[in-house]
Amino acid sequence: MKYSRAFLQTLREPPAEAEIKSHQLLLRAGLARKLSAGVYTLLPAGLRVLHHIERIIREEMNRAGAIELLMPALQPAELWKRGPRYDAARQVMFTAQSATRRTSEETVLGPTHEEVVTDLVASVLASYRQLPLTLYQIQTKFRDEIRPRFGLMRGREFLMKDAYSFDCDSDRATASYQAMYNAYSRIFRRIGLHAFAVEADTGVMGGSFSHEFVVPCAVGESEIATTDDGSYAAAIEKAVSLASPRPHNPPPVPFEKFPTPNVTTIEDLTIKHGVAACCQVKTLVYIADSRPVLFLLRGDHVLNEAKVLAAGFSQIRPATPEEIVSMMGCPPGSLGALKPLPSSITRVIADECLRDQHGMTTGANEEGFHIRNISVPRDLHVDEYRDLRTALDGELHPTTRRPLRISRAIEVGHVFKLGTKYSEAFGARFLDTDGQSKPAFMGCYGIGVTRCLQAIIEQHHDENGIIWPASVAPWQVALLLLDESLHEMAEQLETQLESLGITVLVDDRAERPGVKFKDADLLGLPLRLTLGEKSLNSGGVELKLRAGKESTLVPVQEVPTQVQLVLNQLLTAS
RNA sequence: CGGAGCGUAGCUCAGCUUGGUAGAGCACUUGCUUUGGGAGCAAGACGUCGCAGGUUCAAAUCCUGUCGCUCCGACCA
Repeated sequence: MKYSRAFLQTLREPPAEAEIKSHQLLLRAGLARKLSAGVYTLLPAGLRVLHHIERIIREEMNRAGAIELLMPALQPAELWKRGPRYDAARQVMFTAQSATRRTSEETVLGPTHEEVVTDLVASVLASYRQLPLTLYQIQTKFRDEIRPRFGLMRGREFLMKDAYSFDCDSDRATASYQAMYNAYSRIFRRIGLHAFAVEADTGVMGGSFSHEFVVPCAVGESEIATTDDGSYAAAIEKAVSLASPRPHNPPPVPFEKFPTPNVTTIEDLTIKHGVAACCQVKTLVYIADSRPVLFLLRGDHVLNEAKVLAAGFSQIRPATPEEIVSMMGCPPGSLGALKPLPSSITRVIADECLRDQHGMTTGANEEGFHIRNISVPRDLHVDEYRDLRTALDGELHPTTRRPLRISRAIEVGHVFKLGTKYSEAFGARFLDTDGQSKPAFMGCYGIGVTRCLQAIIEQHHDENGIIWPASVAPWQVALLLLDESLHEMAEQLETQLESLGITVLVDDRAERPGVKFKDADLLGLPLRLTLGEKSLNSGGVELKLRAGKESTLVPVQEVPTQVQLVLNQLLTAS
């Protein structure tokens, strides 16, 4: 491929819209262009990378026994309404309609395909003999993200590899899950991503357990908790930890109301009245499934909404200040779950850390007043104790007793063991060996393909540009032609290399050498050949690794074999 | 959805405070020179200053609205 014909346009300066390095390089190297927020064109060079990632994904999915198909992005809303999570999924749905023909039936652009695939399998599945079955596709997803960001990292239209497994029973579903888990590990390794699995929340997807595959990254959108020895790794939504204990849990004494004018935050109460955050009870008012619920936590702790959802609620949101006043008779800032509770509150759930705590301080349900020496079991209305808190950096993991580090990561893949939630809803049932009709046990598995593309850049770059892993590089070799008089020699080298199955980008532009070197570094092809009078006079063609500093001179006739040798080393090393 | 910031040439940005003929660098075209790490000189082309309304003799500039883009947050009682 000739550079002049490759529709490659590099940018000298990073566009103002790009904040993070991988996004800047994506645009600067001419891999993608933005159409609108979270919507991108993949330019030819970027598409070549994508194709390599897809090829590796297909190889590994096929190796794991999965079968490829292609499902539609246009999906009738009616299908979703029959499923178990229509309301939640609608939060991110785009809808589509004909511009000229009014139809009564709403169409949605598929954010994912559990509904479609389960409906499909339901129409085909009859016997246990058809199982196990794992179907996958690489297909465009549409999600109206609240906030698209960082280029391809979080888009509103993006490419996903999604797979769905169907099994006779839970154990065999676990085996299918494990097969996908292993395939994912191989895929990420092969495309050059240093990814690892963390225990994850099942969220709106439902199901029994799940792992996220993440790559550590300071600008990642997921938070993970890990122990230093790698024995425990979990998404923050799922992470469990031992709270740092209160220094002292005093014996119960009578409580006492005291004035706290203009104090509405944990911090104010600490500063102005000397009440340590860990001795305060924080009272959060939520609307959970349309009903008011209080969540109580220690003042130094943070509510984990995923754990709230895991407690059996399907939709939650913080109450508005107006709602709080009307339900509690008091604005936020002075709330307490004191007995007797306002009749509007239907349920109070307290974090485990508050069990049997005395000498606590909480709001008096009266503006400008708090109450000290609260005994939680004696004075507060608590229906239930649960783990509601978000793990904090430095806390110990409960079983390994190792300190947790909270850090950021990019989620590049996610595997779920689903159970029968969808198969029951869509009637994906089969007759088992015992003649009984049973719902299939499902799993679902996603990889953010376009996100992987950018995550690779995030993990493989230096101050001069991208350093592509050889397995996914848009071309394997950059051949810089520095003297137009050597055009024919470049032509011959290109042909020879291509006949060996090696992809070459020949920089044949009428540019000065400096420009070609800069662009070559920016685009980041793993191998660089420099052909010019200077190198030729000293014995041949200069060969340099993008990742290295040194270059070697290779006699012209040895170039193809040398390149092949070095490329094979690169490919097997990764 | 809340907060903040930004919309001026293909890209990066200045000009706006204090209203008065639309600017620079890079990129692009042509010519000459240059030719191993983003060249020099000369000539040229490229703009409804996001959009709409208002104020004014006069608006990129002031006011209002709107759209778009980016970042932060979306739990701290």
